[in-house]
Amino acid sequence: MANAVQSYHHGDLRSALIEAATARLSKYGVDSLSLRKLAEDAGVSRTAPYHHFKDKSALLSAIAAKGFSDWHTAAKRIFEQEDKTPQARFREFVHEYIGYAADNPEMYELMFGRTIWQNQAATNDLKEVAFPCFQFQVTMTRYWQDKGLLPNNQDALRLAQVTWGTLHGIARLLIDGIYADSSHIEEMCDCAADLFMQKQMDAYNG
Amino acid sequence: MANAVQSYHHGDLRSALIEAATARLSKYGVDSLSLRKLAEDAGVSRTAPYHHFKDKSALLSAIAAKGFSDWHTAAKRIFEQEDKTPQARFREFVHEYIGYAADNPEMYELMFGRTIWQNQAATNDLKEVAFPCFQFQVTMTRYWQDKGLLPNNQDALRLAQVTWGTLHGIARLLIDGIYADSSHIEEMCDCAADLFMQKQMDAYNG
DNA sequence: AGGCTATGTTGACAGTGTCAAGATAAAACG
DNA sequence: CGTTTTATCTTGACACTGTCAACATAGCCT
Repeated sequence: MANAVQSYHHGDLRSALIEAATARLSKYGVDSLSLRKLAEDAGVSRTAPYHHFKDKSALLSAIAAKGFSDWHTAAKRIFEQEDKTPQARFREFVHEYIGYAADNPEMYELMFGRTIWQNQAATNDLKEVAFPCFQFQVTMTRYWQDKGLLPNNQDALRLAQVTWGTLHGIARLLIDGIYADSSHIEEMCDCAADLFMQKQMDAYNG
Repeated sequence: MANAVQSYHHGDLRSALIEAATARLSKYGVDSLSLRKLAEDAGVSRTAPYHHFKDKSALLSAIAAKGFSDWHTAAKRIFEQEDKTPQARFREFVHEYIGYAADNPEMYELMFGRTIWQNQAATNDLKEVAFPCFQFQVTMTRYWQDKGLLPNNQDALRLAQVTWGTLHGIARLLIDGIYADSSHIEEMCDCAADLFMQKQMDAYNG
C-alpha cells in the first residue's frame, strides 16, 4: 500500500487481497464483496487475484480459515483457565461464543455460512483449520461431562452437536435479525447455560 | 403454461412466477434463482416481473411467506394432537422441525436465511406471516412449561428463543453441511429433546 | 369514443465472475 | 554472463445478473 514505486509485480498480492477483503468484509458484509473491488483496493487489475486464488470461493475460504484459527485460539484460552471452576468456564464460553458472533457478524456469517461450505466448495486448507476447531467442541463437551456439568448418559459427539447447535442457532437468529434482538444477549446466554446444566446444578446446589 | 394463445397479457403472472420460483428453488437452490430465468419460465419478458414485485427480494419474500404459512399450519397440527401426551408431542415437534429443514433445505434457507431478512429488507407481508409463526413458538414453550416439560424458572420468551435457537442451529449445521451429516438426524433430535427435558423426565420417571 | 391504468415490451447500463491470450519481470539454468 | 523458464500481471472478451427508462398493448371506466 505504501509502495511508492508502482512496480509491475505487486510483491505480496495474496496478503494484500486477504487484508483488503477482511476490511471490506467487516464494513460492508460478505455479499458486497467482489473480486474486482478487492483488486482495485490492492491497486491491481481485475484478474490478477486469479494467480493467487482459484476462484472467489477460494479467497473467501482463506479469510474464513484465519477466522477459525483465531477463534480456536480464543476458545482454548477460555477453556484452559485453570483458576476458574469448570462451571464458570462453561458459562464464559457460552457468552464469549455468542459475543464473538454478535461483534463480528460478517465474519461469523462467512465462517459458518453456506457460501463457502455448500457444494463441497470448502478448500482443503479451510477444512484443515476448521475441523480441529469443530473437534475441540467435542473435547470440551467430554470434559464438561466428566466434570458433571453436562449429562453423562449422552454420546459426547451428539451432545457436542446439540450444544454447539444451540450456540450457533442463537448466534444466527441474532445476526440475521430474526425474532431476537441484541438487547438481551446476556440473558439468552444464561438461559441456554442454565438449560444445559439444569439437573447438574440441582445436584451441585444440594 | 398450457396457454395455447400467446396473449399479450399473461393473466396470472404473479402466481406463475411464484410457482416457477418454488420449483426452481427446490431444484437448484436460492443462489441460482434469477428473475430473468423465472420470467423465461413464465414465457414473459425480463422486466415483466417488476409489475408484480418491487424487486427480487420482494419475490423471494413472497415465496418465504408461503413457506411460513405452511410451516405454521404443520406446527399447529402437531401441537394440537389431543390424543398424545405433551411429552410425545414435544418430541415429535423436534423431529418434525429438523425433518422439515432437512427435507426442504433450500426453502428453509430462504425462510430463515439472511437473504430476505438482512438490512430490514423483509416485506411487511412477510413479517405479517412470519411473526405469528415465531410467536407460536413462545406459546408452545409456555404450554410445555405449564405441563412441567420445560423448566418453569425461566422466562418463556428467553426459553423459546433458546429452544428454537437449538433447532435452528442444528438445522443449519445439517443443511450447510458443517460438522454434522444427515445420517444421525434422529439421534441428534432425541439428544436435544432429552437435554431440554432432563430434570423434568427424572421427576416423571420417579 | 376516449382516456386511465394495469400489464406487458425492448433497449440500455453498470456490475459481476471468469476465461484466453499476450506482456513483463524475476528466478533458474546453461 | 546470456538465455530460458516460470510466476505474475495485463487487457480483451463473454455471459450473466438486477434494474431503470421509454414505449406498446389491452382491458376497464366514464
